[in-house]
Amino acid sequence: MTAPSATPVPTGSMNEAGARLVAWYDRHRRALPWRDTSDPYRIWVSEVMLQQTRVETVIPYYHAFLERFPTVHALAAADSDDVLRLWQGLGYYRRARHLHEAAQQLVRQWDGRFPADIRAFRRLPGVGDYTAGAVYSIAFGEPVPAIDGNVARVFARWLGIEEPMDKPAVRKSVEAVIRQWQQAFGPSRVTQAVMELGATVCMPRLWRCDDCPLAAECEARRGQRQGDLPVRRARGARPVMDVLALLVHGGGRVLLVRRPAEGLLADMWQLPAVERPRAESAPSPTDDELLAWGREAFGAWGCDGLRVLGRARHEFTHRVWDVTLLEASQWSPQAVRELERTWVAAAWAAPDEWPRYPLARVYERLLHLWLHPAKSADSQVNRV
DNA sequence: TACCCGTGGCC
DNA sequence: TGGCCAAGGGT
Repeated sequence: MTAPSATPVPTGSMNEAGARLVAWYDRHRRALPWRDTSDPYRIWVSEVMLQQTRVETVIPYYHAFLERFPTVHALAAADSDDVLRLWQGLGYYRRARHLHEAAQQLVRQWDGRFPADIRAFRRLPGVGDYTAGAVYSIAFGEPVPAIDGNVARVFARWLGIEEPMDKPAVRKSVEAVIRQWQQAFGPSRVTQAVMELGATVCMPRLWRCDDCPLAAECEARRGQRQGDLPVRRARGARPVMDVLALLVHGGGRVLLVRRPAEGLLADMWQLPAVERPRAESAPSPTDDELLAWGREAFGAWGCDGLRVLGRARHEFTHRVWDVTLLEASQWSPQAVRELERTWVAAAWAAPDEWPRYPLARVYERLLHLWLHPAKSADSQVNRV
């Protein structure tokens, strides 16, 4: 089935285009760590880390992770906090938990091997259509499509698709081309070639059509519509949350708490904190307002003598945190017990123990600000 | 279906 | 500076 707005490419020139694409790939492919192996486990780990994450960011995490967990069995046997620590800073932490759980399922059900049927692998937590297709086409040479953002962009432009790429009819038309190419030129090579083209030539805000093996038939290039394709839906404004973080310290140790197992930054550690939404277009609260809020919120936890130490703005994809760091000079003995009731867990940790606690980035930066106020003075940390 | 889920880099 | 976005999946 061909998407209504797409211009069909004749079968003959379709295969010529595919031949040019894989020839281009053989010549221009980047040397990446996960291209040195056909081990499905290593390819799987790379695909999960690369979800919504840049190659340069992933590479050091990839090496550290595989050194620590070189096999499915090693990962399955790991402590979940160790897995999360190796993921610290990479974001989307649910990926780590899903990967760990999926490894355990592979060991339980298939003795740590990958099931012969891709549909069984697809059912594992954290494995979607893309990841299943990528692992099984690249590692096992199965002719199954793997459509990621790169692939969607390349085909949206090449075929001039004016509809959202997630529509089933559009998807089917793209998958048909990919399968045809995979039969002719090899599944692994085709999967990686299309992604590589999207990553290095047919990029979102830059397109080097002079270097593109698909330029001859490209609909977007013909109409100079590269920047308009693929069509994307508008994103809503991100809500701003004001966050008050509490620094309680004594004897060189700081009180840390653990976030719930579900939701934002699941299972990660941070300082005790409260948050509230800021009215749209309202100004950032003053120090006096924040102190009043802090006395109200943290007074119940037995904390007093509050002062503002610094502020940090942290932008997620879908929301913004404006975090103010408050230091408490006094707290009652039952403060920790109150906090343990409010949070999953609480612990006193000296700076050399902080690496044991997977910390969300913004709290890493706030703790660094407290530890090294001079060094942080003109960094981004305390600008708001 | 639309929203939730992180981080860092780019223009 | 602010918006956008990068090899998605879950609900």
